[in-house]
Amino acid sequence: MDKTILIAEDDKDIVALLKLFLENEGFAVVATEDGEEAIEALENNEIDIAVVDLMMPKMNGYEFIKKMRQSYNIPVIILSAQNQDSDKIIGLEIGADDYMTKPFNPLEIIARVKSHLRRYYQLNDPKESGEETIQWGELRLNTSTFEVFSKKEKILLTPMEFKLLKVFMENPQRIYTKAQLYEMVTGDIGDNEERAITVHISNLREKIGSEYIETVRGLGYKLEKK
Amino acid sequence: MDKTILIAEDDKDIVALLKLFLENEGFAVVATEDGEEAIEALENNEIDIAVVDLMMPKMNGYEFIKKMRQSYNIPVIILSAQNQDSDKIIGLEIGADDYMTKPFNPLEIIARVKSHLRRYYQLNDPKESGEETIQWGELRLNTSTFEVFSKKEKILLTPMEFKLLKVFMENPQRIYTKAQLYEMVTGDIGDNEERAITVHISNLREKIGSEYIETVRGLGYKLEKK
DNA sequence: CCCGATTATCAAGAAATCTTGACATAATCT
DNA sequence: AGATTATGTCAAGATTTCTTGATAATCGGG
Repeated sequence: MDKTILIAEDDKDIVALLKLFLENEGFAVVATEDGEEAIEALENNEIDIAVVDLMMPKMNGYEFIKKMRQSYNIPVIILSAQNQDSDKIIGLEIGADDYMTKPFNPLEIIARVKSHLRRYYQLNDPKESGEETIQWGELRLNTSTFEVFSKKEKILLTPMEFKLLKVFMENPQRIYTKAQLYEMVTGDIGDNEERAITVHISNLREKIGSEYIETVRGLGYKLEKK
Repeated sequence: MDKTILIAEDDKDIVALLKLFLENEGFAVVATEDGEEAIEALENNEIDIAVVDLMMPKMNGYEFIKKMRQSYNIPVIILSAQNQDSDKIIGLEIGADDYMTKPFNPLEIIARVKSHLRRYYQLNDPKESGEETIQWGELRLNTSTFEVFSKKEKILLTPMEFKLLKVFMENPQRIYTKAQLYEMVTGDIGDNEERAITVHISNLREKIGSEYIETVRGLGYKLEKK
């Protein structure tokens, strides 16, 4: 990964724990004990992401994030004691990206650190992240955000249109009968609601362009290579 | 994989091609040249899946599938020449599971064979298949079929409820503010439609049980370990 | 080339979903 | 404990989506 993580935490046990796990994952770790130190560390190192305890001497996490945000835009993960009054934890509104309560599972911290780094640096690894996008021609369908793009432009689909397109894009060139499509999309076994499918296909074509969905007369529809 | 594939195809080149690729993937292959041979092969071997050409001497693929279906329920993938009259291809209605036109990409055949075997034998490998299911406690969410199960029972969610639950299950224990949730779920930046979120959360809890979504007063909601 | 059948499109009705408002309930602070 | 604020729940209204019906367009066969 080759990234540097700033830890701001006054509990030395926790720092040791985090350091152990994070370095084991190949991250470089810069550890600081309060907000002032952390700001310094930010200025003197190439920090990629910060893990910050809210309760620290001198400058607490809240103030640190506020100050930090004036110059930096890296992801911040907040650590907080479990029973800390939650109304004091306005970190999320302030510009933190994630939030964990102590005690925490170190493996989970690592997962989240990676997740935020991926998101922030666009190093998306579709295998690991939940983000899965399917591509076909100019079409791009994101199963995580339920968004569909055609040539950079976002296309607004109804749930049924989305599901239909997803079915097609998962098996391009495969022919589906209207009955199959109806069942895959609604879960019900359609008697003669196949008629509805033709309408959805029509509307879908209207939105994504007519060059994708090909009708196979007497059989059904398929997504065809353009 | 350790599965046996029956090929019914009179074109020897295609058989050779399929055999090469499939055996290379560790499948056992039983090759036959017409429908009658194929039926015999079915009776004398432990066949797990069949790849059948529609146009064969003696007994064609159509008849073969019909006859086979009287005794067997294995997945069937149909092969068909590109320009064959499509109205003759009623295989899908008859009980075939997939359909490919020649010429085809051998790799695609393999992918589909695997896919059907997985589906049929429930050997789901989430890493390889597009099927991704997220689990948390007794909850299981399938992003491919848009289904949610709780303890084997299927739960019917509205699109919004589904999206909400998906967000939570992708980052359990992470706290989301109502504004964040609203934005993630609708795409819009909600001004004060945060009120709607509380209703959706309420309905969601009603459906999946109240033990999962925990409210963090002043902050938002999170999915909690039970 | 015309006829029959399948599919496409348009518009309206039906159904489901989302949002809003009102009030009940629960948690936090003084 | 009582007041205050935030959240939960219920029901109705608004919106969106899905289905159905009618008609036009298209494809394939004789």
